[in-house]
Amino acid sequence: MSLELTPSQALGLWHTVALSQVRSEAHDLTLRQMAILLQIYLVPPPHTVRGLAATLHVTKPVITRALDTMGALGLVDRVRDDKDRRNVIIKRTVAGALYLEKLGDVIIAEARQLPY
Amino acid sequence: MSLELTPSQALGLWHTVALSQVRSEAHDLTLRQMAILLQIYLVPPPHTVRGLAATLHVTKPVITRALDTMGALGLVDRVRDDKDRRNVIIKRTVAGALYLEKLGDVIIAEARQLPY
DNA sequence: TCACAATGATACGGAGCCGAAACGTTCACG
DNA sequence: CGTGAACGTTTCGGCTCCGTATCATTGTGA
Repeated sequence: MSLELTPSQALGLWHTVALSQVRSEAHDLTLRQMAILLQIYLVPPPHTVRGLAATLHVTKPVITRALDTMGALGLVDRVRDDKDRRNVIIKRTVAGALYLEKLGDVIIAEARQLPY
Repeated sequence: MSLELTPSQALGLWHTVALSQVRSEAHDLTLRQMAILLQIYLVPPPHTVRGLAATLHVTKPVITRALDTMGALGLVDRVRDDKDRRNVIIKRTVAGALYLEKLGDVIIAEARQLPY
């Protein structure tokens, strides 16, 4: 059962959610940071810097810096892989899960209010 | 007829669209710029700097700078109001309409591919 | 007319992100 | 062993954005 959207619904949803995010005055994440965060939480682990860089088609420093920023916000965590100590495994956090849960709530609420 | 989304659908949609945007274009608009653009194209005119600033809960320079950036990209246009020459009326452009049309297509396509 | 309000643009210092390149650590393998 | 590859990080200069304060222009009302 797929989700069928009209052009008006699609852009209207993007509009209201973007507006809500901008107005919330909370620390808004970059589109890249958001993509990384969603990738970490919606795709089965393990997640590595290199893997995320390949998935997003960006360079590794982009991932490192995004993890620095989101790590400082408590949204993600980094742990060395003991089996191969060159790797860094990106871990989920309670704060990160809560952040995305709230984002989902906003999207659902805005979708429900769409005229048609 | 409102749009009912499950949490999985909501975040999944955001995930795939954000991923698509990050992968495709270097033309990353800020969340604020995106909100301004959608406001201009989805809400009946006229649009002014002051009005947009009030709607988004941001300061006027934020709007001015965003219009500078998006104006350079051809996504919006600015025209002095002849009735009150203090005002600037923000105009839509063909390129801007096309940009949002493509964004809508991406959202619709990603929504259709959602597993459930 | 003339002081004042309103509108949008600009100046300034600060902060964050960018890509490319170089770096330190760790592993694989001859 | 030791040489090279893989991984993540850091550095560098440059660019964009931010918020506050201030500016020039235009309208308003006593």
